[in-house]
Amino acid sequence: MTTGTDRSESHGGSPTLEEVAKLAGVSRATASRAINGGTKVSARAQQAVDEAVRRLGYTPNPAARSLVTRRTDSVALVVPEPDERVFTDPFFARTLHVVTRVLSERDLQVVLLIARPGDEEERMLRYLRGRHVDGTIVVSHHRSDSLADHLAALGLPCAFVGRPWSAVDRVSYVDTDNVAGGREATQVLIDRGCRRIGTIAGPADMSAGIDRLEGWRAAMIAAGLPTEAIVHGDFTEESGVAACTALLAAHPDLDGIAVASDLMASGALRVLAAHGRRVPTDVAITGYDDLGIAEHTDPPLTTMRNPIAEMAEEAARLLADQLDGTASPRRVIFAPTLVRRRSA
Amino acid sequence: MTTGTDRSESHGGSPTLEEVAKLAGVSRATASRAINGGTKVSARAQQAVDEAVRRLGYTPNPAARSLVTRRTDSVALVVPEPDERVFTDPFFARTLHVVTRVLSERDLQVVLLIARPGDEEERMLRYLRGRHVDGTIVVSHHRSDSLADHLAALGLPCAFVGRPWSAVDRVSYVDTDNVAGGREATQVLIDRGCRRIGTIAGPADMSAGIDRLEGWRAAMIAAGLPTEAIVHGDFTEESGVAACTALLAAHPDLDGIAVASDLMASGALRVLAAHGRRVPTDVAITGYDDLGIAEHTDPPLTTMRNPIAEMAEEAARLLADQLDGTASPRRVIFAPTLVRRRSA
DNA sequence: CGTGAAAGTGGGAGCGCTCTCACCACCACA
DNA sequence: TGTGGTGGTGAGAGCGCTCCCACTTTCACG
Repeated sequence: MTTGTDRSESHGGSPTLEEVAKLAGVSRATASRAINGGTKVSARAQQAVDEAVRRLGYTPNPAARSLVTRRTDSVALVVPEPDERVFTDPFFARTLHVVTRVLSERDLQVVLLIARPGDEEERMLRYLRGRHVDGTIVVSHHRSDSLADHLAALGLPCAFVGRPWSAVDRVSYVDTDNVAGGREATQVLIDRGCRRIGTIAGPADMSAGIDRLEGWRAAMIAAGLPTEAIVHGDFTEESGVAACTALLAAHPDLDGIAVASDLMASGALRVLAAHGRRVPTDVAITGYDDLGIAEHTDPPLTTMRNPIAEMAEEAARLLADQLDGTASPRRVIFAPTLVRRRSA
Repeated sequence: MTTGTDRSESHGGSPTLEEVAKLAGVSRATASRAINGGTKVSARAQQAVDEAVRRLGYTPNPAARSLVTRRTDSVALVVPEPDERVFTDPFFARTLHVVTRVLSERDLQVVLLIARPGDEEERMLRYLRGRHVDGTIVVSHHRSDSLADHLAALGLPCAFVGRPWSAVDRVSYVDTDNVAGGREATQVLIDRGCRRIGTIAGPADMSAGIDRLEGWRAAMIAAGLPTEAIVHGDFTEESGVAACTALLAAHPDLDGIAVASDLMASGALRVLAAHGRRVPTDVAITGYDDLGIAEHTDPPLTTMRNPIAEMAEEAARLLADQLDGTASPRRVIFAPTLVRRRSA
């Protein structure tokens, strides 16, 4: 059965605060204060408690603690995307990494919640509603999941990476100026002399997709160029292949394509190569994101860089600030920067 | 004190079981039974409780529940690897996907715990020690993290994917016969007439790495061939590039390489192409894993396929069985199968 | 010497839930 | 008529923790 260890196992489970207090010769309250780094604990008591904790190998029971504090000290990183995408797009890895780093400094545990839109959404909401976490960071939010509304209704603190679809004034978020970015990327193509410019846009149910397309359109209109050649993808490489194929079929005379993500641009490059179009001589290409792949495509992509790390960091901070104290929802907008390489 | 509001918000928080019970006109105990699908509840009581739950939007407080049940209904998927790797190697995505599916059928929440060996290990152990989860599945376990020992000491139910380094008889695990797989892959090279065969082995601190190397060695010795050309990688593509470069430098006359992972083999193929060696004519290559990349390399890889999904599923089941009931630690070994493509 | 504040402490009341146990009503069977 | 189930129920005792509050001691200051 339970092998009798030195002094801990009194009732089969792990040691309780009560036992620590007894061993340290103080009250439960004092032991609690000492353990939680509370003030008003004499050096002697502190030392006795520390020693008792060490001897017993005590770990506070998180359930008991959060029952009274009403905090769980953990937050969810919610990604309403199929796991294939999450594990493919480097954006998520970077974001998770940064968010975890920032939040663990505040002693918050990050729980990754990946929920394929549709079937797994309900389960995720149930989890959030169950108050398993103190707050959430939502990444890659789509129009269809009314996540922002749900979270706002729940009163669960949250921060979005990318402008939410609803409850815009009730939740915190970070975003980049995707309209400006889309415009700037397109302008690069215009400036180098392209005149028949298409775009492979992002999904029409994500703000980043819509905004970048809007930027493209603005630049095109300002230059007096036609804005017909539009195909939507879903930010994946495969969708870039499909979109580029469709684009070339419908508009064989294109001499430039503004693509809304590097991954899609990489797919587009493969299609162009297969069609024997030289990049950038025959067709110039711009990507978007600059997350690593952009340097390794052939040719390397001229692209817009988003300050992903800074954004994730800021989102984490926005959330953390809401958790301790009652900071009201805020928004922070970052600017993308142009990175010139060889594709345009 | 408690303001008698209409029916929901009585004290600012979410509704409690007490309130549900009152609204349903039953006792707290009956309400609890009804909610937890307990037996011995009359149809009338059940219906009244259901209705009250619906009206109040009641969700049980998980902290209160696990304080008494001593269960958290969640398990950790522990990956002692830097997040770069986790988000790069499709193996993890597949495993996470399957594990989540199987365990969510048993109403268990999966928490992904990625801990870079060394600096983040302690934090992870603290989490596990804190009994935040009922059990763990450990994937990609290295010799240095004495995870198996720690978990066994904690008495935390666990299942390893890949044979653990210690406590082999105290924890459940699934594994494949990597020795046989390594042997079979090497035999393919031998059978096609290769005589100067090297290997790019996996890390020497992972059982899969060691076992596959042992299989290679066994096949080579059985065929009376020399076993000098060995370089270790860490299963990543970059390490494959480095290893292959080193291998070619030391043994320029190689006509076959058994590589311990497809990702590394993909790197090796790039190096060979850069050196102008044709595959398989000049140098034949075998990979290992068959996780998707193998089909898309040039040429496609002849490789050993591990039944990843089945393994993950079995691991999840092994864990689940330990959680309910007291199934003792078991082990399940799967067999890899040869997949012939063009690289050998 | 009185007096107030500050520092340190312990008692005790919960947090919201589950689960044991005693109990009641009802029926079947002897 | 008793006697033993059996389905259904509620009172109440915690689970292990935090935190409020009342208390004691110490010490500086008038």
